[in-house]
Amino acid sequence: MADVARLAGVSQTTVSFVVNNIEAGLPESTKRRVLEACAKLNYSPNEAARRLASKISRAIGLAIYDIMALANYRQSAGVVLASVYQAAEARGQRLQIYTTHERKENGTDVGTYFAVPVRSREVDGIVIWDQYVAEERVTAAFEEGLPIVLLDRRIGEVPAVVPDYELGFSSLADSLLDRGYERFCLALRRGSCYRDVHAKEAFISRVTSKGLPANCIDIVELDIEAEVGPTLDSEIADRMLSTNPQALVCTYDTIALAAMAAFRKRGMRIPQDIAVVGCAGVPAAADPEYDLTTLHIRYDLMADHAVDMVLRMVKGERVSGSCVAVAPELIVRSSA
Amino acid sequence: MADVARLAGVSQTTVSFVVNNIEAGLPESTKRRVLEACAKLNYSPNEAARRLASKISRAIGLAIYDIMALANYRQSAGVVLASVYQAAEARGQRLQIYTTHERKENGTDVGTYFAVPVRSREVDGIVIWDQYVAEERVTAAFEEGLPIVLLDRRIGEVPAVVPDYELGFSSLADSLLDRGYERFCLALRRGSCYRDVHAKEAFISRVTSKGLPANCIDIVELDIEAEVGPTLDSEIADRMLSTNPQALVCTYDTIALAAMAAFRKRGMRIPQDIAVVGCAGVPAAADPEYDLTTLHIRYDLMADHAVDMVLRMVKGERVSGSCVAVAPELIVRSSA
DNA sequence: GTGAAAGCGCTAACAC
DNA sequence: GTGTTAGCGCTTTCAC
Repeated sequence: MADVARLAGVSQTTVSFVVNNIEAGLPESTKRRVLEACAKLNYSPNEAARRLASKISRAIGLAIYDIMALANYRQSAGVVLASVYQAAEARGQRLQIYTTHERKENGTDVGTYFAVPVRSREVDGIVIWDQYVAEERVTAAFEEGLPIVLLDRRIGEVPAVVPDYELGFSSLADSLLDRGYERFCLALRRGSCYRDVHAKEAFISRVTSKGLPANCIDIVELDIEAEVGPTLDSEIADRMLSTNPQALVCTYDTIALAAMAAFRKRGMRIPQDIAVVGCAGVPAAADPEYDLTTLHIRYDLMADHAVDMVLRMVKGERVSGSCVAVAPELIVRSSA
Repeated sequence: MADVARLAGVSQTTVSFVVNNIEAGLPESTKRRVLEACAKLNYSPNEAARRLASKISRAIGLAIYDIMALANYRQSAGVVLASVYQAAEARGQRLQIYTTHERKENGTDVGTYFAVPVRSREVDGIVIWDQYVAEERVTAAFEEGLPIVLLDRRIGEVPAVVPDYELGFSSLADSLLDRGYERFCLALRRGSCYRDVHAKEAFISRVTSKGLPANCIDIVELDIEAEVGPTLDSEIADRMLSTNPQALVCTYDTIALAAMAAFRKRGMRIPQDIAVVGCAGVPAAADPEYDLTTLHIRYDLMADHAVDMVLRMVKGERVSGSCVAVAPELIVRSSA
């Protein structure tokens, strides 16, 4: 930088102003001279130094549970990462990736505990997309004052961006009812996952409010750790078909895709013998072999909100308790 | 840090030694006192400061052409990113993502030109996975002395890690010949892409060396910009089938998957009517609806090599001209 | 409009 | 074994 200043015949301060595009009323001629000197010397400001001096890093982190989920096309990891990257880049932020999955090595946790990089100012803040990380960890980090935002999950007062499942599953119910479906199987995860709880509630209340009996919806709770793989146990498929439903509504695309494959193996046609609907909008849902009707979670819009919130927290704004709900989009394809 | 030193009753130097795990023969008791003080004060060393002082960032970059490819399950982007992440983490490096795709905004290139972050020491080095970035850019960065390694591509003397296509397509030919296939269609991209050139050469020479006539291989060159989408033009399918081949060998999984769908739409059975083989090992290939036999590119092993090479370059080792070729693995599934 | 100078919070060479 | 000290390369306040 000193070299640039010397070559341009100005002080370091001036170079700094020009490089950082700071409005100090510098005449165009000075700016040009500095820029030319930069180009001639192939100068790029040292990022560590500017971070140290300015106390911000212009980088944010994305904490995801398991990086290998990126290679799983039945999960949304790739979509989430790409969306957050684009949101970050659009706001001039670098993106750094962290894994929250805990790993132990001779006793001590070597996993990248997501609070560390933001505490050490490696990133200014972090977006957390992880269904499994313990609530206390997140709460503790938030109470420490670290800029963190949850994606697709809600924990206490921690700022969050979630899909509007009420709206989504209500309109899904409307759409199915409009098209004459009257007997449903609702497949969801056992437990009290955010999505399953809200989806179930919304779907049932909309269907019954339209005058159909509550028993027209058969609930199947699946004991799946994470998202199911490419196949579904035969007895689960039996269970789904036991009340002879006209449509299978799943809270996850992965379940829907696995069910489609299981049904087809039995010679059933989709949607003639049974319609299938999923939720997420994973890449595989759009595959012509599946062509799954799904409630598409708008991770692109969610990422924009999440990054904005992080940046606002970095600036010191109070965002405690704020939660943005983004409407999912019903994508009707040939499976229902 | 000064607070920690005060609380532990030592100097900053000692704290630095302990925090960075430097062997200075410190007694256990001192280490413990320092660690306790760190814990009590919830201290994480400022990353910008240590990067500035130590002149290394302990972070590497991954430059990929198009981040949205991550959401495309017929491309390997997710696998590549996950593999490089794991390789980086295993070596104690942070991973930062960059997009090389050029974007213009009111005249000037706002894309993250991959040389900048390493020149500004934001990362120590960078792995480039991009089939499209101009050779001059890469060469220029390399000659500037920046630690860069190419993945899946070769440009002059720039260090690279590539799949061993000769080995892979030779063994693929062996496998098909062993199983009685004698008439092939080889589908590849027009032009002189690294993979296509090497695959074609290796496949043909192995097949003819086994005594079959050269005309038993019908070559179809596809004009596809990037990787093809989920469908294939009807006339292309016609062309592939025109010499009545027993097996279609594709240099990309995406082509193979699209061909399978096109063939099935015509009522053909796979592999009875025509066998199909791909190359890459994209997530969709393993889908039960496709179950594609493929030459699996070992991005996991390649990433290990690539990160190692970058780190060696960072340390100042001369690696000019070095290129690691990693053997692909033939995964035989039901499509061939 | 431009410059001088004081840090930012560490690391590492050198003393002791 | 532990401490002192001189930077690392910028940003930013305050003078001029």
